[in-house]
Amino acid sequence: MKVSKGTDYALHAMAYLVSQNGKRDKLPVQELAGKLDVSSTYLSKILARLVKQKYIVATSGAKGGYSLPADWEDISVYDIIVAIDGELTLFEDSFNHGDECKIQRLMMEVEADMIEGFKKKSVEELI
Amino acid sequence: MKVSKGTDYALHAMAYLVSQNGKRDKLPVQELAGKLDVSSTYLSKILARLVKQKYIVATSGAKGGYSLPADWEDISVYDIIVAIDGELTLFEDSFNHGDECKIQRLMMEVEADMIEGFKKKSVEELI
DNA sequence: TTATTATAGACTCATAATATCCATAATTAG
DNA sequence: CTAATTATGGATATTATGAGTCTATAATAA
Ligand code: SF4
Ligand code: SF4
Repeated sequence: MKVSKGTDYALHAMAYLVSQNGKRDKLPVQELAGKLDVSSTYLSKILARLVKQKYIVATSGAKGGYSLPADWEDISVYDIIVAIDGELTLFEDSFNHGDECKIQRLMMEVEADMIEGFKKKSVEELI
Repeated sequence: MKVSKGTDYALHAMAYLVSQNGKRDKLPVQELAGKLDVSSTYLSKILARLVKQKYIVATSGAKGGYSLPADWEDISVYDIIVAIDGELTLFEDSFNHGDECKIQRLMMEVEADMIEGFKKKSVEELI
């Protein structure tokens, strides 16, 4: 029951981007990977998913790199987690014996609270 | 970010034990495995862990099987999860850059809420 | 045109969850 | 006592997935 390393990296990368916001315009993956102590090719893969969801902006070419989009303050920790790990669910119901099942409902409740918790956290709070 | 199948089985087994409490005294693993549609040898392994934590009672020999302990009403869903999956943590911090780290604190908060959520759920509520 | 940067796909590797098998111990019925 | 039934423990196999690498390609600035 863990957040994946990929999400871990993504959150840290976001945190760093946020921390540098205003000071620097674009950060190449090399620099980010250096900060996070992870291979740059791997981090590329992770960040590509954030780009696809528009949570960061990528610029190819010399002097390019990653930066935050205009609406970055709206991005939540939940958004990042889902972008990397996919929709988060605590419980995979193999059968679904109907709506009234207590086990299912119980898990859903805790799950919903967790999702709420992550949604309430903006990436702005990461630094 | 999922509860393991093992925990899933354990919760369902507990639910069944609770539902049969009073009516039947001991349920052999064969019967439980049949109900859950899982191999009995595998379920044995799972239940053995619950036995070790005293969340269920095992009786060897003919007419034996699994039953609930005297204090079964105190058992929480959290207890079961931990017994099978181990202590649950959302976040593995590879570095721990100090107490003031926001990322860490944020994850811990959501994690603590989740744990609270599971602790509040008694296995009694499973049926 | 060249250097620099991101993207995409195929691929490998490591690890843990899942599951099976079998031998052994405990208990009861007869 | 013996045979049948039940749980336990260890070894092992299988599978799935996360984690990570490599390489070719596209885009962009200088
Ligand atoms: S008993 Fe409930 S949780 Fe379990 S498989 Fe059926 S519907 Fe799902
Ligand atoms: S930045 Fe915070 S969460 Fe990340 S490794 Fe350091 S202490 Fe842990």
